[in-house]
Amino acid sequence: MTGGLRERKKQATREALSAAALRLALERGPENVRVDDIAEAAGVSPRTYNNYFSSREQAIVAGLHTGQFAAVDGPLSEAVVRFYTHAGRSPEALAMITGNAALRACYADTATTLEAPLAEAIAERHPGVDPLAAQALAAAVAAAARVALRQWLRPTTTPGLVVVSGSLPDLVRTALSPLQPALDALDAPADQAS
Amino acid sequence: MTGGLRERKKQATREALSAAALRLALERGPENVRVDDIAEAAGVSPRTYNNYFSSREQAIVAGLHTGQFAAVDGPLSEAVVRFYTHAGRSPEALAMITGNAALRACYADTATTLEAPLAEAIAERHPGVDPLAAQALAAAVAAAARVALRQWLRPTTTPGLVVVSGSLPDLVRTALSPLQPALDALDAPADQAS
DNA sequence: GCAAAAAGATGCGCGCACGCAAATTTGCGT
DNA sequence: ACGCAAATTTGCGTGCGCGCATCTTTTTGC
Repeated sequence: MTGGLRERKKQATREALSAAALRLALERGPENVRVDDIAEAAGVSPRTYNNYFSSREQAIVAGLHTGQFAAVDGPLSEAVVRFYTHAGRSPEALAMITGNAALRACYADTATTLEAPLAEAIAERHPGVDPLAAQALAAAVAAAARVALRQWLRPTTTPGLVVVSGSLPDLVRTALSPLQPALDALDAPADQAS
Repeated sequence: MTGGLRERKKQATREALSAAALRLALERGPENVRVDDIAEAAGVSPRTYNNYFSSREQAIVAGLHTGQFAAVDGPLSEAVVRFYTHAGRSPEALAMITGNAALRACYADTATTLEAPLAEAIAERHPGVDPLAAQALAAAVAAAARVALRQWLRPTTTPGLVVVSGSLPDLVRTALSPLQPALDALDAPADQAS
């Protein structure tokens, strides 16, 4: 089984809250959604809402971040790229996020989701490296991805400048490119000496 | 001149607020300091306090983060290490931060201060690299440093485990070590092809 | 000097996050 | 089927961050 009734019910309310938050935000605009509205739409108390999400933005964004990290094989950098490409996002939701500073920040922060699983993956693949170094490298990759996300979401409000933020995968690849030597060095640990 | 009267006065209140926040936190413990207390101790209105800091933790931590980034010469990684080593921290303040989750998080976040100046430094030294890549690399370095900080501040509440978090410079160096190949590659951009 | 303008400080009000404790629901052994 | 223990929900109260309008102080232009 996937878990007891307890677990499933919990996941259900989480999704209900997230869905309600996203729907309401799309309907009225993010600024016109009160926390109480979300809770009511999901059929729970406002206090319960805060047991699941610690900010309105989190609730809205939660549903869009369906990407799961799976470094089954191949280079890590491509796994990272896949992680973002697979997320399910609707154009309207994307437009909304782009237009709101708080939502942009919150969505960019989802890059942090990488940190833990990536650190674990690195530690597993390369048991020789210092655990702290593995953590740090994972955090570094996540941070780079975060920058790519930020760039991708940047609103094009300055009509004078050329804003050619390409496709997200390309942006992620570009942001990851300077870290490539570091990732490659993992597989060739020959010359690590001082 | 260092600026007009306006500028100096502003800096003065900022420091007054930060100093008051730190002092009160040390006296009563961080949890027993209300924002109003800080404002009163600094001689400004509570609302004004929030014009300078957007959280109690920021105000408390602000005074401890005196490190300035200066990549005048030498390798970037050492400049980063210096950045953290030069910060003025008292043992008592450090103990307080270690013992409080919110303060720990806030202090670890000061690593972000690196991001902007480091990105600029990289862009200046290596005009050839993609601006986004420079940003990403800077963010990556900052993130690694952040991990080192987090490790350094980790409370030793688990008496069973060995917690040998060494000196901060060493931790930063370790965290930065996996990124060293990436930083080295900046100076030798000849063979980038796969 | 002086008046207009710019920048900052302040008061007010709203919505929000969260600790705490009581009430309710669920899991499980008997 | 029953009841107890654990987990979850809920209501309440507190402190907080911040937008907005207003008042005060500093700067600027003449």
